[in-house]
Amino acid sequence: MKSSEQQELAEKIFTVIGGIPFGKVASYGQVARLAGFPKHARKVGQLLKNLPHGSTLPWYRVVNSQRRLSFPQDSIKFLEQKSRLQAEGVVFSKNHVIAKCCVWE
DNA sequence: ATGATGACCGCGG
DNA sequence: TCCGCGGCCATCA
Repeated sequence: MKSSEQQELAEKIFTVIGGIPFGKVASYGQVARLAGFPKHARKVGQLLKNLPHGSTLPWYRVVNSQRRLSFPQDSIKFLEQKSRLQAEGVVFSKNHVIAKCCVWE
């Protein structure tokens, strides 16, 4: 894959993430698909990992395909993402699974 | 060049 | 629900 395509891929992925509605979540794979790069779910995670700390991008609205957060339960990142989502009204069950109705369709 | 590593995914068992 | 496995692909040692 050419670096020019990489650049485009990144831009589209950021655009899609920025388009996730308040109170909704989308999976890494879903974001990749909507961006037009269905096989690049892992790239979505990589981009979010390298996101500058002060970014306004709603990174926390991206979860895995199981509707769970991709962080160990005890970690700071896990707690931050969960609280940010809860602040938007996203519902979690006891086992940390997000309610189906909160998924962006 | 080669092998290991991920904020992943889907399909079983 | 909870694993394990194979597929996927950029990044890095």
